[in-house]
Amino acid sequence: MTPKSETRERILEEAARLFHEQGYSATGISTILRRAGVNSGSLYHFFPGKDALLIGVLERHLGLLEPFILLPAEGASSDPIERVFALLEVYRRGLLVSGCTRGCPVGNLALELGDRKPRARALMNEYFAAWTGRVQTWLGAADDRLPAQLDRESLSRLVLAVMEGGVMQARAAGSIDPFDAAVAQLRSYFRLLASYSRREPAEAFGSEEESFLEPVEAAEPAEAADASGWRYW
Amino acid sequence: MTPKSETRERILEEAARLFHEQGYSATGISTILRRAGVNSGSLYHFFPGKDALLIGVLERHLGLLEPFILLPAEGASSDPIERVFALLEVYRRGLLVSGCTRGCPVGNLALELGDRKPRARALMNEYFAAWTGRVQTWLGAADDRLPAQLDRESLSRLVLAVMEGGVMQARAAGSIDPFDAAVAQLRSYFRLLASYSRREPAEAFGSEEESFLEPVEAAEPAEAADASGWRYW
DNA sequence: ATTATGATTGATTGATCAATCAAGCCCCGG
DNA sequence: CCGGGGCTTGATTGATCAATCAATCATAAT
Repeated sequence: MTPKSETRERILEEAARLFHEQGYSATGISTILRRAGVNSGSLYHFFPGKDALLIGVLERHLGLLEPFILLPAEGASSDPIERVFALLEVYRRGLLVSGCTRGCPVGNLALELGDRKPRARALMNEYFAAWTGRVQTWLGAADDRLPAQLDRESLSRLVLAVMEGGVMQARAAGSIDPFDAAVAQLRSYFRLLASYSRREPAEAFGSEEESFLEPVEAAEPAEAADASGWRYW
Repeated sequence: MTPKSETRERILEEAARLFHEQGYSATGISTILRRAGVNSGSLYHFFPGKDALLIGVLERHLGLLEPFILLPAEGASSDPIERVFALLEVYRRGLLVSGCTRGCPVGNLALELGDRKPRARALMNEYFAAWTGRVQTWLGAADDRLPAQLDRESLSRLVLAVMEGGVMQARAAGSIDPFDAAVAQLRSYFRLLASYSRREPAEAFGSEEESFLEPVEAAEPAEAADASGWRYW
């Protein structure tokens, strides 16, 4: 896992920082070159084009997920559920140190690029899968405090949604408060799950023991009042 | 609220669509002009520059929030909590009809632009505040099924986080599944809140009646193992 | 009919964009 | 000592970018 080239690493580092700060499209190659102290020929020696640079940046994020995100969260506590919240705390830190301007670097790119770069989307999906996969591992280690019939994968997706959605709101608000609010509600949910798992199923909710996590019939939303043929999506 | 100019409206509509599909930076003025069938002079007659166009698009989204998002959700059910999930269903629909490529148009811009356009950020914050504000209204109308001490604003922030975070994951995965998973967990949370509110506080959780929504001491995440001076954020 | 105002036309500007490439440099093997 | 491949240099390309503006058109008020 030794770095392939010092120059290559510096390019990736600066590109990652700029993509994170300004987005992919808004970042010019020339800016990356200036900040990295490199000439254009060197960059194109390592990366055939801007797309390939994006792929490299995403691969770097994937490689840094473990040492910079997951391991710190794991080191913060031996309690598996506290690790989930320590993970959220990592992103909270990132928001605070940047004055609520920088959130999850992969999340930014995910929304900006959509499916216009298939290879990039696959990597971002891989990143999220690794993220939620680890959360699932932790949830599995907290068996005693979670209902047996709870779907861990779904819950891990909720945790990630809370993180990404909380980061987005904090950035829009210029305040950490919406992030904290969402996390506090997630904490409340975990508490309720724990107290539910502690009860005897038979006495907990009468005849609806399992119903609390069954999917619900999707309600059909009414059409927009304006019928002039507008499509919003 | 009559449209100021037909040309202006067409520009805004196409700009909104393109910003949604490709993002702000990746969308060129010339593309907007071509798609709207308008010459550059006309665009610059109504909007001093691309920034002003962005503001116009965001104001348009703010104006469409009520008729195209909130009212349909309200029309789907008279039950206030079902309205919350009908609201999420609106975005689910948007994901499905676009093949999981298009989510919340404001959310996209929020992460792409960050705080580099203060006026735009203020509008996006206003949009989110209107969105969560309406959810709070619904939650207030469901008093009987929610614990009295529950913070409605926090819960509304969670609902928005689930939507935005679910949309992001669905787009990255190219599948609706992560969105549905996060929403299913939110449903489970609401069910647990309802059953909690039905119990006598004294017998519900022993001596920790209110503790389930108190904020928790933030855990200190361990520093990254690599001590070579790297800053991830 | 005259004038004023708002809206539209579309060629054009200079700046910036991603990307190219011939030339040279450095270091190591032979 | 030579040769060659990995890496760097940096001027340069054509394309595209946001933005400009003098001229023209449409409409309505006077």
